[in-house]
Amino acid sequence: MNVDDTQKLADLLKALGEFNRLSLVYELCDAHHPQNAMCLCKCCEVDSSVVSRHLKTLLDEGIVGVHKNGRERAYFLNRSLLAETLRSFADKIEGKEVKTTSLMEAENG
Amino acid sequence: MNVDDTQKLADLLKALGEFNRLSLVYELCDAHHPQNAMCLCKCCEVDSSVVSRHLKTLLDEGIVGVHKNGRERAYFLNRSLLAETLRSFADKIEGKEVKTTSLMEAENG
DNA sequence: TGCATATTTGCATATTTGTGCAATAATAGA
DNA sequence: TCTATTATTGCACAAATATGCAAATATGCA
Repeated sequence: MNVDDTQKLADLLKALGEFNRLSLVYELCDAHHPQNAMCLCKCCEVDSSVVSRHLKTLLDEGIVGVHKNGRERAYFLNRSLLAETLRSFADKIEGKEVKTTSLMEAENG
Repeated sequence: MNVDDTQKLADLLKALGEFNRLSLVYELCDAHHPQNAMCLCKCCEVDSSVVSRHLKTLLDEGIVGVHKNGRERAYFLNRSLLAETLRSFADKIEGKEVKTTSLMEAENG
């Protein structure tokens, strides 16, 4: 595994590996619509500024996306990206070859 | 999601979310046999004491297991446990019901 | 314009974390 | 027993991180 890819995955897992951030992810996971930060504050017993910072961390990692709507910002989970990343990792762990780009598909027959 | 389960998953992801530890996991992933700590040192540019501590972190989270053999300790990856945990998380993210115990299987039909 | 709401940012701080070095422990082999 | 090898632990330290409060910013609404 490439050093850059390892660092990138480590950063993603680190972003997920904190209780309040993971709680936010679960909250967005159960939500059927994008949620604003005030709403998301309810699932964490921390200051709204802390939630804001955690959401920024998740945003920087591409774990969540955001729709700006007036003074509110509605966050949503990047479900497929996150799920695919985790499954690729799981596949690698179990020794299955992981394709990282469509160009590599030919190599795996 | 239960608070304890959230904390537990967060701890696991945090353990994986550090560059050198993830490098160790990849090293064990590619290995076909358990590896001792000295051998694993080669994939990280840090002191062997640091590798020892990282391996302990991975051990505490159940990510790796160890066979004690004389003065050596051979570490191996708990592939199925890790892969299943990641896939369950991926399933939850994509809205698929996750079974956490075999007793719950009946509920999902 | 003035006020309320939503969110972010600056600052301070306590805690956690990753790290290296040296010492220690455990064990194999001469 | 003595020595070499493998691994862990104690200690110190710098850097990163999570947090709360207060201030600032952005926007909607009267």
